[in-house]
Amino acid sequence: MRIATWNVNSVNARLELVLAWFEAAQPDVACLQEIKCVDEKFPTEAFERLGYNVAVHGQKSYNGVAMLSKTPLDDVRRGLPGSDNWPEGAEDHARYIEAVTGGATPVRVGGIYLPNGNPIGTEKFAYKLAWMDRLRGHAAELLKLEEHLVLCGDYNVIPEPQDADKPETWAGDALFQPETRASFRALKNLGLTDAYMEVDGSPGGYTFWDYQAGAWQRNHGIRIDHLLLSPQAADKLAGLVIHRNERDNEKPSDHVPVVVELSL
DNA sequence: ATGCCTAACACCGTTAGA
Repeated sequence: MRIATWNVNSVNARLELVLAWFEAAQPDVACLQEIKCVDEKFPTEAFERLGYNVAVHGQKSYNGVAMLSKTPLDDVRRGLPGSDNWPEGAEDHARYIEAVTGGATPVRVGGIYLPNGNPIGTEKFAYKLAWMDRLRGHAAELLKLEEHLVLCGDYNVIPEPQDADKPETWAGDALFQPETRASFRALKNLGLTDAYMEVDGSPGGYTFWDYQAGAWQRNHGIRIDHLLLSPQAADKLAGLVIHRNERDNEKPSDHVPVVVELSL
């Protein structure tokens, strides 16, 4: 079973490119981030024509996540727990979607679009860290189920210096702060395996290149799209591919798809 | 040099991304 994650930076701005990738790569399950549309504007029918079941957690203009699967999506959750007692009017961002899928070989998949958090020292950075706390709490609950679990998406975390081409340029960035990295380590230390580190682990496995300053041409990339596996899923890990050629397309997303293969 | 691109929304600029 192939499970993919891809921050598409607007699904409608590059729909043909996204659909072409699905036809070629044929993921069984895929999590999309930054769809940048409300549920009604998501191109559900186009994915259904390719044989996918569709679940969407959209938002106007920004954020928004979706899950696509060749098998039905059950037990769908939209949003993380923890916004119930927020002040009146405070609205949660559309950044998390979860479902059980896979048919006869069920797997629980969470699709994550973790807040960017820049600039540091502002409420945006506090929101990022609070969101990471909520994610860790939810992950701890999910791990108790002892299922095949994949928590994948755009984590907006550079875990280690080797995950950036020029780590010194990220020193003041929310993606590479000590608190950010410590929170990501705490998440993994619940018992989750970083699939890339398990199957490869070499420097240079970047998943994002900025649009600016020729970052792609100079390979000034960072590894921020991650697939974390429960012990049950990690036992079935068979491979991982970063589809970096997608960054070479006309009008590409600034992120590329990452696909994990599980022997399920 | 706190920008360099890109997208959404609405307006001919602002906000956000990372």
